[in-house]
Amino acid sequence: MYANVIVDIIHENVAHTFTYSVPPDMELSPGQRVLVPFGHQTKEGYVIDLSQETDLSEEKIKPVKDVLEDYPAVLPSLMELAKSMAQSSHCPLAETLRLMIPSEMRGGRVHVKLQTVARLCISGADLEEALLRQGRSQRRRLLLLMLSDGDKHLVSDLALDVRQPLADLRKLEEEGYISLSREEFLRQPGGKIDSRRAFVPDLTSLQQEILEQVLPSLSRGEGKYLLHGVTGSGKTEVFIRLVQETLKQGRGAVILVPEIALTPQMVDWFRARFGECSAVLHSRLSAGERFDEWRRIRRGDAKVVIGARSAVFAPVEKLGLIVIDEEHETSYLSDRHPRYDARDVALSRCSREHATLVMASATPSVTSFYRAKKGEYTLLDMPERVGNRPLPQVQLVDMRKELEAGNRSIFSRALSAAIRQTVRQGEQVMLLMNHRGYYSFVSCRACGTTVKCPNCDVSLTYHVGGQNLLHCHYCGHTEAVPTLCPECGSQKIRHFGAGTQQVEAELNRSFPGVRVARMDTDTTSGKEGHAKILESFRDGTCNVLVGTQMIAKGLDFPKVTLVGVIAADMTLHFPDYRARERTFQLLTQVSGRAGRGDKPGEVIIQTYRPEEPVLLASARQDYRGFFEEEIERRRIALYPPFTAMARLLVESQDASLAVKVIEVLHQKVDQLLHTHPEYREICLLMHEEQPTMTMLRGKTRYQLLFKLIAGDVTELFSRDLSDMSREPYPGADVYFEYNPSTMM
DNA sequence: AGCACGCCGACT
DNA sequence: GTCGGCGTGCTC
Repeated sequence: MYANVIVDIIHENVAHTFTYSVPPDMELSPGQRVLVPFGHQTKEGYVIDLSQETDLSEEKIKPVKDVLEDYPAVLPSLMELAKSMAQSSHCPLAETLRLMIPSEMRGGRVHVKLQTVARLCISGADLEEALLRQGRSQRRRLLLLMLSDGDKHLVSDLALDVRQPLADLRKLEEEGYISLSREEFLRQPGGKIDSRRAFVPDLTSLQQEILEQVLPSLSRGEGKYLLHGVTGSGKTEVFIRLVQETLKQGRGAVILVPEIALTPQMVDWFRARFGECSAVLHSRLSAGERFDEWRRIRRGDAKVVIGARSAVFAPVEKLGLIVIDEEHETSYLSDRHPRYDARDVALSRCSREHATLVMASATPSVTSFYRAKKGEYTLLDMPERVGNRPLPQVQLVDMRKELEAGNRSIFSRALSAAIRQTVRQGEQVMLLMNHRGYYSFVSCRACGTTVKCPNCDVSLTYHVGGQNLLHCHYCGHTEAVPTLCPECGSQKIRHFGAGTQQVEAELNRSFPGVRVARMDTDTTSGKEGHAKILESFRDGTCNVLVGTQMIAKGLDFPKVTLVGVIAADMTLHFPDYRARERTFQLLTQVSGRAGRGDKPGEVIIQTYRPEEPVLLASARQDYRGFFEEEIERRRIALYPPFTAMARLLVESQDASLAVKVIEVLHQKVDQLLHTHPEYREICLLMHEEQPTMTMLRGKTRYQLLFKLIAGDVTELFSRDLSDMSREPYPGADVYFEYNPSTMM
């Protein structure tokens, strides 16, 4: 018997199976992990398949050394998923297989721990008698009492209250009162389950209606849904009922949420509803905890998995449902190799495994909503809040008028007045200030115009401290900063310079009595920084919180009744084709932060561009209006979902080397387009002259950006670009990215 | 990825 | 004459 094995090394040269003989006393099945001799060393590998014969000469073949687990770590369905992901993202199979198991399982860093467990064997009157019979031993009486709930207890836990309990426990065992055993004990992150939180709300008629629409397809094992529900519409309760139904059918469910949403409260609450059969997977678990949760899922003990992006690979055997909450979040895109989009993976997994997919958001991504409108997903609408709670009042403030009226402050008169009043009433304020640091953009304070790239429909970027030039991050177009506004002729055209520090300083200057907490990447160095700042705001030490978009997500402060966005223009003019989409999402999100208690909230958005349709739509909380406008712009400018974006990225410590490499790549691309005329049909190279240089983490970066139109050869072309990126470029790193999450 | 094999420069 | 640089190629 032979086993075909993928060795756990990520390199093109060894990205094929190696054949090993299976010792007669060894039983293997596909998906199992093994130790195999490889060259002069021993490596871990994955059994792909088994066969009776081989073309290889007998003397070349070595036997499998050992099995790492006596069960397949990679389920057959996930094996197929790994294969298809490796193929579509042009990477070695070993790389996608690594996604299917917790990283700490590799290299034997965690192992199954056997621990001594004690459990009471008697009850009632026998226990009473046993307690009496312990005579002078307080310790044994205490131990019996601690075990009196009849549950299994770790001896190491008992040792917290009774020093050195083992001798006494042995004695109790001899007497037949308790049993001691060595067991594989699985830690439960978050401790005991608090069932008091298991409040089950009645469904509204709207929730009921949605459920009735989805349930039939759930039992048929099909259906892809996009649930568009405003914040507070009660989506979560719908998910829970769907999960309950999935469990009733004897199948399992995966609920994906953004990492930031996996707060302890959220986790506790979920576990209160699903108890022991739920498992949680997120980055803050310890290696041991993650491994244990994974094994509880793998063994089928846990059938409901709630987790971040990578939980889409949870080893749920009979999958019935995947839910993706906050579907629009960029955290569903993996930023490390292998890059994947958890939404696409979920879609593919659901199709293969006959499960239902439900994606949900108050602000669906433009791409998903477009697909839903085309009929690829079924659209579900939840337009009202539970209990008819009002949406917050959103006001757009025209900053051009402030300037006309002689107000040169960061704060408009409306926002100043609102801050004063809110603080006076003992309530809290959140102020949002997005600033990118080294990059800025140029806009006119008189009319709000920004200078845009003539080719790419994105704002031009101004490099703070550089020459007085504007660059396009997409195509490399460069021009001088105009001295007069091209739109209205005003001289008041300059770059946006304010950051969170300035906001903080001006708050302290203009509002005596205000206590400001500031949260951005500068003040949150270290893990503690985050929590400390938020705590000072939560406990009321500070009454104004200033921050970048990191304060917009997932935070819930009931005393906040005013949210101010200092300059919506910041996000709006960010050099990315998704800038408007991000703005709409951000503004909707922050609006939801105001007035979460019983008082309605107030939102003030400052802008030099109040006539911008995105801002108007977001003030009206009108997603459809935003979508219709945006999809037309994408159609005209040929951006996703009408094309796919791709880029070749060069990164190097050596700036002059980076230029050389990007020039070489550019030539190679031109050559490729020359030798393959069919590629020219589907490839729009967004490159004009010299690409724009950017800096990231002290490295110089250049990129070539492509828009790819779906066609017969699109896959081949992106394969060629990917191969190009894998050639050696000494001193520089070259990456190929398909649908990158950021263009910076 | 590792590690051995292999062919050219400066050292006791 | 040898020690050692890392280029090329292989691992079932």
